[in-house]
Amino acid sequence: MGSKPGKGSYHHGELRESLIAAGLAILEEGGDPSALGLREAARRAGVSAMAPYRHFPDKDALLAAVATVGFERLRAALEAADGGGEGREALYAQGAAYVAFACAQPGLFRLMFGARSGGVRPEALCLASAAAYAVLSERVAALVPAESAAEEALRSWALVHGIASLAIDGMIGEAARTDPQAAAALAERLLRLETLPR
Amino acid sequence: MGSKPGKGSYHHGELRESLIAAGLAILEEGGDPSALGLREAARRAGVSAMAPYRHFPDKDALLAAVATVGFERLRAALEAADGGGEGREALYAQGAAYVAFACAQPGLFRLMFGARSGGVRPEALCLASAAAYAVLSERVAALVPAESAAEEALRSWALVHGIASLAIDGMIGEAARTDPQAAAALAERLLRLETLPR
DNA sequence: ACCTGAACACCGTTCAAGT
DNA sequence: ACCTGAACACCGTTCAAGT
Repeated sequence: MGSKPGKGSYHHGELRESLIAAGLAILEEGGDPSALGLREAARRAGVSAMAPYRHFPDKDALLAAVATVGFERLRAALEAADGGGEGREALYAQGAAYVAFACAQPGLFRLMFGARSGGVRPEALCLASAAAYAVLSERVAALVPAESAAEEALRSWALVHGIASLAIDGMIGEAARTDPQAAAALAERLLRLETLPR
Repeated sequence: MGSKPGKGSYHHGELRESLIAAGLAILEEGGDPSALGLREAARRAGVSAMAPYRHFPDKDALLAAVATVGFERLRAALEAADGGGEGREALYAQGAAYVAFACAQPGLFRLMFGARSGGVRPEALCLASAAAYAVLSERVAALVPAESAAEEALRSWALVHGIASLAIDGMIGEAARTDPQAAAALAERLLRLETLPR
């Protein structure tokens, strides 16, 4: 009711969303983004292997669409962690949430930063990643002098992104790789460290 | 002369090294580590598609062997950058070299941190990555109190790894992605930043 | 001991149809 | 407008041979 009745067997426009949802489900089952394939996504959506080509020009386009959802989720996680709190603690909470997100969804996280559709990142993907970064960079901007805000934000991003990457690749230890809470706690500890003494 | 003569058409033991060299060559042609396949490596080594299975149990094992060479090269690059110099400047030089390495060989860099052979990292790969990390962590240990050395080293590693990862994924800008010198300069700038003022 | 060739089950993609 | 089916060129891997 609401949409045209009498069809039934068609996906009546939902197939695109079904394929993205299937992609997210595939990525949740393991950390390997190469497990997400066009045919497997079509299989899970209950549709023929060629049907996805009616909604995505190629595999990279599906990957980019899934990655875009990933950045929207990351942005939501960062906003929730920030909590509108005040100052430095909000920044630390964002960093912990960033690392916990990667650790909880390593396949999605790897895809988000590896998905370049034919060498070029689609605009929707750029917008979604910029929106996620804005949550972090605005928090940093509220803490430091305006002239160094851009570089401080980039530095904070690089630090949490490095922790997240090393953690999910198992370079820091088994606990940091498999336990989002442990990884988040490590991130908070490293964020609180002072710079090397002069 | 030196090895048994009269063979000629055999690779007489060099095939393993030829395949690793072919793998490195493939990775140098583009940033995508999935371009490195067993059949393509065999093709470049001038050998049948099945020959690699005499030297590697599966594809992951070849990837791990190539990644191991990558970590040996990274260790050499860090040692050369450190230059036995003194103190903080040597650390900054290592960070810049780390990022320049990733930017110059993005395919190899991605493989190094993504290669888990059947879920488990081979021992040679672990040793090679630990040796590279030791160059950085020993430099940090010479700069900070012993009780915080481990965390300070991990923090420095995460920061340069994050810069490197974001740079090769094109998240920082085109210059940082394609120009190793520009990426290295950015890394040095971020390493010199003080922490946020209290 | 080391390599080859045919075969199998996948995959992304193109083309010609189906309703 | 949206989906299907057959076909093509790949890929990793297994098996049975070849020298």
